[in-house]
Amino acid sequence: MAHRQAQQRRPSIHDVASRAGVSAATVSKVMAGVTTVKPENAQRVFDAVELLGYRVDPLASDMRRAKRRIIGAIMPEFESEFFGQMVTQLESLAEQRGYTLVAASSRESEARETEILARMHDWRVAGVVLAPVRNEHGPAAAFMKANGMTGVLIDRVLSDDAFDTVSADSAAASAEVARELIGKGHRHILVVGLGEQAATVRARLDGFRSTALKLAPDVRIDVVLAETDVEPLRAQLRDYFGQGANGGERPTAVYSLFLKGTLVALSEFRRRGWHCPNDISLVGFDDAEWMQVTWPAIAAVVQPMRQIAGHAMEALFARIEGGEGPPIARLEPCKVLMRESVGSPGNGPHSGGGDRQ
Amino acid sequence: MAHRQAQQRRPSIHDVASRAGVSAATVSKVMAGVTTVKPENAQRVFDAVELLGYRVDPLASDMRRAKRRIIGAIMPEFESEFFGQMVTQLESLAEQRGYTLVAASSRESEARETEILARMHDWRVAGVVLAPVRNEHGPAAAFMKANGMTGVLIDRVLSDDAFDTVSADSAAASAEVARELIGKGHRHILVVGLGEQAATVRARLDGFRSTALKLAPDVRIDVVLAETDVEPLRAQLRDYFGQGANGGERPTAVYSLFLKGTLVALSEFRRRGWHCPNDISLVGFDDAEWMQVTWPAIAAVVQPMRQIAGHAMEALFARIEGGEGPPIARLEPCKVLMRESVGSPGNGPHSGGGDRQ
DNA sequence: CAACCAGGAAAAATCGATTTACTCATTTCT
DNA sequence: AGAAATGAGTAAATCGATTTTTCCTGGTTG
Repeated sequence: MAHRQAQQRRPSIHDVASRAGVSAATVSKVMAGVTTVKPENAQRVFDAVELLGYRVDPLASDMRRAKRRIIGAIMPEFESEFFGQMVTQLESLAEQRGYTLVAASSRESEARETEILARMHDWRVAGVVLAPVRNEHGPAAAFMKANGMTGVLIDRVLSDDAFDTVSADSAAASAEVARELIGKGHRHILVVGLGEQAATVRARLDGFRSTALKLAPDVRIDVVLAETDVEPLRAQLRDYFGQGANGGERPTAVYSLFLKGTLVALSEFRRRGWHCPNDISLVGFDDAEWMQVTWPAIAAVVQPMRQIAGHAMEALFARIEGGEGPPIARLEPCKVLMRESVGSPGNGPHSGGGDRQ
Repeated sequence: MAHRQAQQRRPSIHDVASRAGVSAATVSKVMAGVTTVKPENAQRVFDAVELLGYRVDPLASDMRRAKRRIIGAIMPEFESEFFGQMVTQLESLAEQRGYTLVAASSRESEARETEILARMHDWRVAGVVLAPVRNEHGPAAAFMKANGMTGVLIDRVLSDDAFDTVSADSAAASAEVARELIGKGHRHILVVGLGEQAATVRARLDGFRSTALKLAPDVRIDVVLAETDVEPLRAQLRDYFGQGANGGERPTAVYSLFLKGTLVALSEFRRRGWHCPNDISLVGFDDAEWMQVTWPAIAAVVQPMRQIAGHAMEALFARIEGGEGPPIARLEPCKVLMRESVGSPGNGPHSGGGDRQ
C-alpha cells in the first residue's frame, strides 16, 4: 500500500540507544526530559532520534503505569450539536495534557453504558467523563464505584456522593424561562419532556413550575412527559393537543425541556398549521445553530458547554493526580435567548388551521 | 473514591494461572479459544477467571502485534449530524469486529489532521478512516502513504491511487437537483459553496452545471464560492445579493453545496425579508433533522451515511486482513428530498422587504 | 527394545518502554 | 585522609499478555 522502505518496522528505543551509543535507559530519560544526562549524550540521543525518526510508543510507555494516559468519554449520543461540541472540547483538553481521549456513544442505553465502561476499565483508563443516559444513580456510576474508577459525571446529573459532577444550572435557567413567559402574559403553558428519570428533567420542571406559580398563582401548567423515546412523546403530544382543541382550551406557550422535544413540538405545530408566535409561543432547552436562521427564530436556553467541559476536565485531572476531599457538585449558569418564537398571547390572528404556503 | 477492597490491583493472567494451577500460556490459550487444552484444565481456568473476575488487558494483549486492534477515525468536525452519525456508526462497526475506535476531530485544519495521524501512527493503529478537510491530495494522505499506513478515505474525496475511497455520489445528486429546479422553471440560479479545494465541491458544481445547461442552455448560473471559512462566505453572499438588488436581477433559486451554506443562505434571506419559496427557492446538500419541521421545510440532498460507513469499514478490514489489488473508489447514491422550500419562480408575491411577523 | 510421534503443558523469549538497583567516578564534608 | 554525598550511566526487572521453544509422557512402530 506504500513504499516498501516505509513498511519496515518502526525504530524502538533500543535502536536509538545503539545508534547513539548509550543505553535504553538513557534514551528514556532524555525523552522524558530528565536533566541528569550529560549534554553531550543528550545531543547524541537527539541526533539518533532525528535520524531514525523515532517516536515513543504510547502503548508500550503506558504498560508500566497503573493508570494509563487515556481518558474515556461516554456520551448518550454524538449526533447533537451539544454532545458533538462536548466531545470536541474534551478531546482538545485531554490532548493538552498529553492524554488520548477515547469517546464512545452509549446510544441512550444504560446497558451499553455499563458495557463501554467495563471495556474502558479493561483499558485501565486514568479517568472517565460520563454523561449518563438517565442520572447519577444508574448502573454505570455504580460500576465505576465498585471498581474504584476515577471519573466525573456531567450533564444529566445533580450531585453524587462518590463523584464530582458538573452540569448546567437547569433549574435557574428554567426559572428564567418562567419569568419571561409569565411576564409576557402567558397563563396556560405546556411543558414537554422526555425521560422522567433524567436528573435534569425534574430540575427543569421544578425550577419552571415553582417560579411560574410564585409569579402567577393562577397559571395553569400542563405537563407531557414521555418515558423513553421520542415517538411516544409525539403521540402523547398529538393526543394532548387533540383534546385541548375539543375543549377549546389550548396553551399559549410551550416550554420543551430538551432539544428533540422542541423539534417534536415544532412539527406538531406544523401539522396543525399553528404559527409561532402568533398562535403559540415556544421556548426550548438547548440551542442549535439552525434556531436563529428559521422564521421565526426559536428561543432557547444555551448551555455553557465550554464551562462544563472545562470544569469537568479540571475536576477529573485533580482526582487523577490524587486530589482528595468530598465530591463537588458544580452548576454552570445558562443563558436564555429570547427569540421571535416567543410573543404575548392573543397578539396575533389565532388561526385554527394552516393558511400560509 | 470507592471501596478500598476494589482499589487493589486487577488480577493478571498470572494470578489466574496460579489459581488454576496451570501456566500463563495455558490461560492465554483458553482465553483465545484454542482447542488443544484438556477440558479439565480449561474448566479450572474458567473457574479461576470467574472467581477473580479476570479480563484480558487489551493494551498488554496488543503489545506483541505489529498492528493493534485499534481503528482511528479522523473527521473534520463532530458538531454536525452527518459526522456525528458517521462516528457513531463507525464505532459500532469497529466494535463488532473487536476493535476499539479512537476518533479525533481535525477541526477543519489540515495541519491538525497530520498531527493526529502522526499520533495514531504512534499508537500503531491497524487502520484509519480519514475524512479529509479538503481532498485526497492533502498532506494527511501523503503522510499515510509515506508511512505505509492502512486506511480508507471518505466523504470529501473522489478517488486515490493508494487508498480505497468511499463517498456520496455528489455529481449525480447535484444533477438531479438541477433537473428539479430547471423543471420547476428556474432559469437564474445561485450556487453557494465553501472550500473550492474540497473534492466534492467541484463534483457538485460540475454535476449541477452540466445538467442544468443541457436541459436549459439559456439558464444563468451564478457561483459564490468562499475559500475557507463561513464568515467570508456570508459577506460575499451579502455583496452578491446587494448588487443583484441594484440591478434588479435576482436568482429565483439557491443551491447550497454544503450544510453551513444552507444556514448562511437562510439567514441572508431572513435579513432581507425574503421568504421561501415565494421569494426565492432553496435546496441544500446535506439533510438535517430540523429541516423537516421548519416552515417551510427545507429541500435537501440526503447522503447515504450508513452505506458510506459500512463500505468504508468493509474496505478497511479487507486491507487490514491483507487484501491486495488496486484501490477501489466507491460512490454511493444520494436521495434528493424536495420539500416546500422549492417552488416555481414568480408563483408568489415577490416581496422586497419583510412583511410577515 | 530403541526410535519415533503426538498431545499437552510448561518455560522462556518477546513486544517497547520505564524504573529500580547498582556501579563507578568525582566532589564535598568532617 | 577517609567517609559520605553526588553525578552519570548501565544492567536487569517489570508491566501483562502472546508466541515460540522445549520438555515430558504415553503410545506406536520397526
